Amino acid sequence: MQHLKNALGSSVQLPSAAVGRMSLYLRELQRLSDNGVMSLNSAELATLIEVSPAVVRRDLSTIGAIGRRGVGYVTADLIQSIGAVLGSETSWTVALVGVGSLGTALLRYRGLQRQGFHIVAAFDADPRLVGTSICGVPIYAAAEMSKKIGELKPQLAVLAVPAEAATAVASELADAGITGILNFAPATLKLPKEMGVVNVDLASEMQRLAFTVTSGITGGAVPEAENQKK
Amino acid sequence: MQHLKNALGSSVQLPSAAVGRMSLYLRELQRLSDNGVMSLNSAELATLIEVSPAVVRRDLSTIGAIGRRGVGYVTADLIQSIGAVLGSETSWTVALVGVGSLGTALLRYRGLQRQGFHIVAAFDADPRLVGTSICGVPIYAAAEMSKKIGELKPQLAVLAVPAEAATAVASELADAGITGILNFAPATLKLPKEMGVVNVDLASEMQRLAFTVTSGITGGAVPEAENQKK
DNA sequence: TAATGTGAAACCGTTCACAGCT
DNA sequence: AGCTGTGAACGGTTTCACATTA
Repeated sequence: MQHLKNALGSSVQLPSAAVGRMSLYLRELQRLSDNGVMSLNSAELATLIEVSPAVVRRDLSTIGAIGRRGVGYVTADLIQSIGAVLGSETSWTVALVGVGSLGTALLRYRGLQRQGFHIVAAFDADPRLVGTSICGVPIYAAAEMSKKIGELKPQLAVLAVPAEAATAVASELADAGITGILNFAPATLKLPKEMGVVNVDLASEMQRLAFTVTSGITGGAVPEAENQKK
Repeated sequence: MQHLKNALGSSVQLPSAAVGRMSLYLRELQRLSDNGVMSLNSAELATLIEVSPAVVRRDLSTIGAIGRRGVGYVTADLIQSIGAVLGSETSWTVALVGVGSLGTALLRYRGLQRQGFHIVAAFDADPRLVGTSICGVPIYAAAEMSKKIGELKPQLAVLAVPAEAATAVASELADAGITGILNFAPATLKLPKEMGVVNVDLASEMQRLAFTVTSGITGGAVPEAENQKK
């Protein structure tokens, strides 16, 4: 559960599960918008991300999105509202640490840019990489990290270093003024509690999949028959 | 919430949030084990993954792990029990589709292998890649996918293709007999409901981080003062 | 004595069902 | 006539608190 201010500035709650769904709504809405879809209703949006219409309505009403009864929601308005909540309006600057295979893949991935996340610098300990650049992002020496971060002032960092190095690098990032870390290293970072952390562990996700498959439970969604009056 | 059989074969429930924690317990326990730690208590394990001791006890007791009152848990036993639940004992075979930057990074990543996931084949549409191999994994033509999967019978697949191709490839994987997909494409797969799917969307995770940072809520964990009697 | 294992309560998110708008 | 917005019921997860056991 997390907080956010609504349009009136009063504080409301957004369930953290809902935050995840917001990204999915936004992704689908952007696609629909590109295809010229001007509006849609909760049932249609629900189908696209495989949740129930009630979840969609609850989510959208929580963030103060305004639909029209009897009609549905205006695509552009939703993109606007959800984008505001997720900070897609802010232009985030990001530092990437660890230019291995994964770091390289992230530097090459255009999807981050598209959502407003701009990687402005990369860091690696390998001297052969230092001085080169990938997709326009310069790679600096690990030793220069604090200094460069002080200069460029990126708000966020992506951590793609080996597990052994993760904790130390994370502390350094925190000291350098980074406010949030997307952590791909299979390690639990020990950080000041005001820092934001999101962990993505590939082996864990694979284990989650294995469990899903073994337990035979079909991630199958969409219960609800949506009420039909009388 | 998902099912699992306990040692006695009776069906019990494992909260899906707990599945995620199991991976983390396992990761930390393996590290401790490598360092010669033979046993630990719930409070210690709790600190390592930043949850409360009560959560640890509840989780472990749910999967039937056995601790000793007044002492704690035996590291090796826990690794065994958790591994059994997550399917780490099974040797999973995996197909990877899409050998772009991300696909390559996944082929190079040793962490999957270490947890029992063996990538046995990779597929890509680019003819320049076909016939080559990465870290010992042969790359086949996309057109051969169904045939090769029929031969090698991998249980799981990792999907690292562009969003536009994702749905079609996923259907083909389902038809070819794959039972679960780890999906990195930013698209909602439309699949038969008996198939397992776990989605990892890098842009979404970044948005989640941005939200965490903006909302000012400090992922800060560990409430609980753990009871002190009287 | 020290830490587990676990009913029971508290909490939180989802689902239901329908009143209220357009 | 149709779909949103939302109070209220529900169900699942976490937390509490303590009896239990080595």
